[in-house]
Amino acid sequence: MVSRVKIRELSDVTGVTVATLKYYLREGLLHGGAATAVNQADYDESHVRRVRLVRALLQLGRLSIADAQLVLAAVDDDSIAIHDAFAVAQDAMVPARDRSGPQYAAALDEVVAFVRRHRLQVRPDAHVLEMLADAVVTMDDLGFSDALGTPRLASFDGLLEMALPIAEFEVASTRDDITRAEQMEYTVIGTITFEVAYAALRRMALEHASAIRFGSRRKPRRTD
Amino acid sequence: MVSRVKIRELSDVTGVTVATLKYYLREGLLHGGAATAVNQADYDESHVRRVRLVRALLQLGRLSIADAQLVLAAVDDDSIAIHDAFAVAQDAMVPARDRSGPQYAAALDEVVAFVRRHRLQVRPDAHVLEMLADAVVTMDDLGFSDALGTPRLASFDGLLEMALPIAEFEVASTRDDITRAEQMEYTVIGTITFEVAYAALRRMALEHASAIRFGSRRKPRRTD
DNA sequence: TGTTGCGGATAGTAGAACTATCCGTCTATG
DNA sequence: CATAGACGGATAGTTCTACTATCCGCAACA
Repeated sequence: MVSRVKIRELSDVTGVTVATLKYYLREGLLHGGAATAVNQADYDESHVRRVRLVRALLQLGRLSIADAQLVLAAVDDDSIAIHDAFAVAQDAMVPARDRSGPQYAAALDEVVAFVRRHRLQVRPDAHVLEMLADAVVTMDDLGFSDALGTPRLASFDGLLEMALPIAEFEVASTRDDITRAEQMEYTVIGTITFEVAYAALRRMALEHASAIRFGSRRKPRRTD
Repeated sequence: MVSRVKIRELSDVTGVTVATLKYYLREGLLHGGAATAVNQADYDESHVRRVRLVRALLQLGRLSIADAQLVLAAVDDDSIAIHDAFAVAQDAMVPARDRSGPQYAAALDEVVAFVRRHRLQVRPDAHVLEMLADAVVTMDDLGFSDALGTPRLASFDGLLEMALPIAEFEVASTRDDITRAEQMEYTVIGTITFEVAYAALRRMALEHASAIRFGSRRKPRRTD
């Protein structure tokens, strides 16, 4: 059953104002409805789903409109092989910033060496390399360099070893009874939501460890 | 040797424009220099370090100026115990967003149950709970709910078990031969930089797994 | 002694993400 | 079949954030 609704109801269902939906339409983040007259169009579940995806990209993933456009273009373009579309989406999810300076170049070299050492199949121009280099530069700047281990970035060896089987499982669980676009959508959603979830788990673990290490005097038992 | 420099040199060293440094001074993100006359002041390494910390919060951590103020206030306020300051900083690092709606409340309940199940010492009002709930809501919205396991969020059990010893190690490696402010600084930097680094490692692992699963036709061997 | 830079205050700007208004059309209700 | 209210599309305006520029009186240095 295809729900043929007007923009107002799309707004009600998704919780996004009509004005904003129109804005998304203008920006090409959302495909138009099926026109029934010169100024009438019907929206269906595909629109509801897309609006939710857009919101996930913008709010949870904290992407800019421009980057969301890139991701969605890759999702939608059937002429792009799924692995390449995945790459485009991944790249768009790394925020741009100034990366000039020799310090940054050195960090990037270390990251590339790390990737080579682990024989990872990561594109040499993947933005994720810059992302890791950003973190390394900041650690260096602020005196965390010894936390990186010897050789440099060795501290990440174990974490990568943990991440690999999880990633393999995640990728392997990609269903192949769904369309390419759906696969892409799942991949994008998975990347974003799990990233946030993992970061949250890590922070919870940190707070827990901090509570134990530094003692929590919260909720002191009543002396009665 | 204390380097007594004017704002221009602070700008040169940090790569942040004078105008922006003045802005940070106004906003209280950066403490003023030692006044030597009515319109003269000297800056030292403490300023260099603070500027780098601010930039790390804003660019790598993607905090707003307002949230950076909260974090830095917690770092600077010696009257706050280190564990409580850590909590403030952690909370400020979760971006604000609209979290009304029953769907969100349900997700939050599940997160709280998860925390209780694992007997985590996490404040009941910690923002990180909302962060995880955000991810859960988005997963539900977009059909990832079965990826959460049974009981709900069970898929995260293993990850949390991995994260706990790492967090314990990280917290345990806090040096106690440095000042409280320095400890706080390290904690904040560590939270941000490692979070970015872990996310990057995860994405690399994903790209690697994707390359293997979906085959990479990049750089096809020459037939010669 | 004058040019250059400084600190502090105030005002202005660019970009991002919406938000509001208008207008001609359609359509549901009575 | 008249008409009030949505609708789609276009355009202009708003809000917020993170800067950026200008001005001013004073200090330092040549």
